[in-house]
Amino acid sequence: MHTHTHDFLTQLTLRDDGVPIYVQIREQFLAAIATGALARGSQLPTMREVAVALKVDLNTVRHAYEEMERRGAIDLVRGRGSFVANHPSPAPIDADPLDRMALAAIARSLEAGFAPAELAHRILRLCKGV
Amino acid sequence: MHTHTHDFLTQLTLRDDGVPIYVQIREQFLAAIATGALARGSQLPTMREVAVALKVDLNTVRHAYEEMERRGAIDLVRGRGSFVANHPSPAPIDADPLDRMALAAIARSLEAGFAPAELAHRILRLCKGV
DNA sequence: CGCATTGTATGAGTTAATGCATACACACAC
DNA sequence: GTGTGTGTATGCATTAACTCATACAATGCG
Repeated sequence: MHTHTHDFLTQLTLRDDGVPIYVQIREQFLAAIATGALARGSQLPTMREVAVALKVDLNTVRHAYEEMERRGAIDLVRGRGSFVANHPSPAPIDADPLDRMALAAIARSLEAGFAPAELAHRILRLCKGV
Repeated sequence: MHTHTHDFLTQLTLRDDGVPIYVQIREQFLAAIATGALARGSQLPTMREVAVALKVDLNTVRHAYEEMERRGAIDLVRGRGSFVANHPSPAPIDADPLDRMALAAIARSLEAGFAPAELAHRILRLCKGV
């Protein structure tokens, strides 16, 4: 039994904007992993926990987890649980101008004391705000 | 016939990340409207133009346009075209410093010819230590 | 009027997303 | 071994997303 139901679990939310549920779950976890909110090697909340918390189907959560595993972001271990992969960051890219712009934004974000992932989500949210 | 096929048209892009096409189109237009890249009252590219440019169905584009109209962001006029609504700016958001930073990033993105949503995803991807 | 442009609409068909229920397989603790 | 927790898997049903094709309706221009 868990002593401290994942605090991350309580932060998960679902928008009603047409984006598939599994995509929303995937993005939120990837963002948390990127910012270190979910440390490498640490255990993710159980698929069932997420399913219950968000009141969605177990298979929907599994869909999100599977995609994250395919990307190498997490490891799924039958009978034990899901864990953030501890592979050294394998994504050293910045040739693309968009990537450079993204890195600049990340830098500005960190300077100002904000999590880059938060900024990214604001951008997405503002785009959709009419 | 158009003399200057919408430059905005050439900036439209589609990701392959599970987000419905109509949502991606919607987001990119709303962002452009929010930042003023598409001025109030100005004409949007034709549904057919967008459909051809992105190689998607006319009905898919229409889905996106319909949602934008329902939100009051644009006006659809049969036989004439689609136009950015000139209602007083319906998106008065920028109190939060993070929002301001996000809007600045959106503006830079559009200037450079990139979809803000794309930028947001790059940010997430680059942060992601995997 | 005749015609091109543009938004509107419909129907058939395919694929994906989601939910619900029911299991099975593996790990670990007791 | 037993039991519980966890990931894995299947089948069925429903709804949404998307494509393709074909049209209709309104506008505006010559």
